[in-house]
This record gives sequence, structure tokens and C-alpha cells, in this order.
Amino acid sequence: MTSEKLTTAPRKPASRRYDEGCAATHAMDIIGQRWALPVMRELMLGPRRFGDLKNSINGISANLLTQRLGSLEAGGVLRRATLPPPASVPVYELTRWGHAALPLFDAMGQWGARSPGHDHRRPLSATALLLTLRSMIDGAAAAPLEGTIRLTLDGEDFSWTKDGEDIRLARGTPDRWRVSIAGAPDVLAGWLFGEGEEAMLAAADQLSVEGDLDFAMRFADCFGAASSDF
Amino acid sequence: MTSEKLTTAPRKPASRRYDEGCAATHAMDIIGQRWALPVMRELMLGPRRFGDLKNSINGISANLLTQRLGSLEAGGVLRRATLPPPASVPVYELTRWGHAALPLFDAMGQWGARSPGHDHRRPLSATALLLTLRSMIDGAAAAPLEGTIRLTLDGEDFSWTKDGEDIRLARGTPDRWRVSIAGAPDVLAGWLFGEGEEAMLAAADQLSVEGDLDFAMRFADCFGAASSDF
DNA sequence: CTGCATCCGCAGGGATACTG
DNA sequence: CAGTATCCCTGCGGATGCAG
Repeated sequence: MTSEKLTTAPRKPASRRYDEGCAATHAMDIIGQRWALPVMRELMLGPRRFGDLKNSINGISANLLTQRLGSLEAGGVLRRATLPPPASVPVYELTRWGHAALPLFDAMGQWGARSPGHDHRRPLSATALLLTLRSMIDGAAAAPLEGTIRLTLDGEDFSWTKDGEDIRLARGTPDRWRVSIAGAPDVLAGWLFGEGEEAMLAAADQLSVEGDLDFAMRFADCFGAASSDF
Repeated sequence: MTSEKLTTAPRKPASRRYDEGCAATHAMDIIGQRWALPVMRELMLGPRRFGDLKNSINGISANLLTQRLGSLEAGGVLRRATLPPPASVPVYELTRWGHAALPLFDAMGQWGARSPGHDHRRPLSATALLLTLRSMIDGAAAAPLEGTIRLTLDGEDFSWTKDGEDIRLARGTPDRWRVSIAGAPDVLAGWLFGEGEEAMLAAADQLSVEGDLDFAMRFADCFGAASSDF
């Protein structure tokens, strides 16, 4: 007889993905993998190095980052590349389709920011803050906020440019800006989203703002109202 | 002395969520839970019963469905309710914030449908097909497709109404329609997305179409082009 | 019919240490 | 700096049984 195993019937592989014809769940099969979303987020503003990714994604370990970069490359979201000389360092960059996920970050940001359980005061990376701001401002009464803001977050420069309905984000220092704001991402978030005068003033103390201060204030007003909605 | 365990240092709970200030990752903390997205999807067109949810979500088991319904209720996405008499049956329905995730399905659908790895021919529920179609049609050259279509999928009636930029979906039979299409969701998907004449003809054989046939053909043409993009 | 509780096997996740 | 190797543990998935 040698009855193999009565209790263990032949098991199916039991993939942890959805594998449906539904386009939304298929998207989730990709971005729903652990750490996939933060990785894509950190690449949305341009190519980055392995170590920089690891440092700006809070809590990820090297082996998991390796795994995720591998599966996202296999899925066509990103690719490995080497920066042109004299840099010649290996980086990861989004493919064209990977970049097309930007509206997805907008939609997720808009929905997530309105979550009853969302606490905007938790730490977040520079890219995370920029994309969150981008998602929260669109459609708001931010009409008179055309122009460029220079943001220095964690010591790195970024440019925020509102051009009509469009918000353009980029790494690097802009040529011209109406106001320049420097500080840690979570401090800036505390200032923009802070409820109560004291919280905002406390945050403002840790920021350095130069240029058109009135413009900065109107910028901040856009987010104070938007964070409490539902 | 009594050295407890040298190899096992005090472990942190190691939550599998992101828990950041970033709004997008916070959204993922909710919809990224296993089966959360299909559950929300099946509720987007109105309240449903436990058993119906279980039947239309392929591969989920009762205990997991219970778990997910519980965590989504705790998260404010959905609530338990009882249908008014004489039905008086327990159902699950989305909260206002839960319904606000509809644009998220649009964004995910648009991105997922363009995935190089997406196979639209896999089985999918009626709701999944309707939301996938909704996400794929918007912005397309579907201007002359105003009006209502009656869709009978898996024996249940739905209405698809295009009103300007807006696509409205609902369960139930519409009062008036330009064309009525009946069949299984994956067969209809095969007809709409099918590449090659034969595939479309084979699918068409298994569908029953009544009313304005020309309208139905123009409707189908919207999706054949959209599915191959990147 | 509508769920909830429990047991078990397994794959993926997380921390740490290590190699090129 | 850029990953790989190892080990442990949790959560998922499936089956089953039970209560209202």
C-alpha cells in the first residue's frame, strides 16, 4: 500500500496574485507587491541608485529591495541603466509605462489623504511629500499660484512648478523661483497640514523660507483646508 | 542570569503596512490587503450579500472574506447594513469614502490595461468587466456613443449609460436602451478586446445582441484599439 | 444561509551577516 | 557601494467544523 499522505491532497500552487481579466486587479498584482509602490514613487522624479533608494524607503532591507527591483524589471515597470560618463554608476529608472503610473499616484493620494485613518504627521521621504502635495492640490482653488517654488528637502533641491492645470515636479535647482522653502519633509508637512495655529507656528520655526512670503502663505492655505474633507 | 534567549532579541511587531505620511502608500495600506480590492470592486455598484460576494470573487474563502470585510469596516471603507423590509437581509455597502475610490479604479484600470503582462482573456466577474470597460473608454474617441446599453452578464442585468464625459453603471434593468447584449463576462471581453477576426466572430456566436446592432459595433470598436497602446 | 473558529502547510517577508 | 545568503517568523490559503 504505502499510502502516501491521506491528509495532504495534491495542492495547487496557490499564487498570491489575482490573475484576473480585470485591469484594476492586474494593476494590483504589480503595485501591490510589498515595497513596489514606494520603489516606484522614489523613481517618479528620475533615476536613482540602489543605496539612495534604500535610504529613502523607510524600513526596507537590501534583499527585499533587490527582489522587488527584479520583479518590477521583469514586469516592465523599470529597468537598470548606467549613467553616462563620467558618472558611470548603475541606476534604476522607470520605463515609459512605469512613468504612466503618475495618475495612479494622484488618484491614490487623493483617496488616501481623505482616509479617516490617515495621519499626515508620520515621517515621509522628500519624493513622498512632493507627490502627496501634487495629488492634494489639483482641482483645488489654487488658481493664483502659478509659478515655481524651490524646495530643499533633506538637503536636496527640487522644483515645484504650477503651470495651468499642471503640476510639474523635478529634482534639481530651478533657474528662477518665487519662493524657496527648506526643511525636513515631515516638518514641511506639519506646517502645510497642521491643524491649529500653534502646530503651524512650531513647524514654521524649523523651516527656512525666502522670497515671496505671501505666496508661500497662500500655497500653504491650499492644503490646510483640503486635509479634512470626509 | 536566566538568559532568556540570546538569539531572539525583542522583536518588533513588524507590521506589514507602510505607515507613512505619504498619502499614496497609506491608500495601499488599505486596498493592498489581500482581497480588499476585489471586495471593494464588487460593492462599487451597490450593496451585496456575503454569499454573492464570495461567489463573484474567484478564489476567496469564507474566512478570508470575513477577515477582509472586518478590516475594511474598521478602516471606514464599508459598513454592514440590513436591507429594508420585506427583504431584511444583511448586506455590505460602501461608505461615502469607500465610493470615493471609483476614480482609483479608473486610474488602476487604465494603467493595468496597458501592462505588457495583462491578459484580458482571463475570467472576470460582471462588475470587474464593467469597471474595466469604464476605465478604458474614457478619453477615447467615443463621442458618438451617447445613450444606454443593457448588459446581461451571468444572468444579471446592468445598465451602462454614457452621458457626456460620464459613464454611469448600475445594477438592474434600464427603462430604455439602444442595444441589449447578453452573455458571460469573459465572452463579452473576448469580443470587445479580441485581436483577429476569428476570435471576435467566435465570441460573437456566444453572445446575444438585440437592438441597434450598428451601435453595438461602434461600441466594440472603442476597445479593440485601446487595448494595445504601449 | 451567514458567518466565525481552528488547525496546518507553505511562501513571502524581515533582520542580520556576509561577499565582490 | 551593491547586492547575496541565511534563518526565523508571520500571514495567507485551504479544509473543516460549528453556531445562529
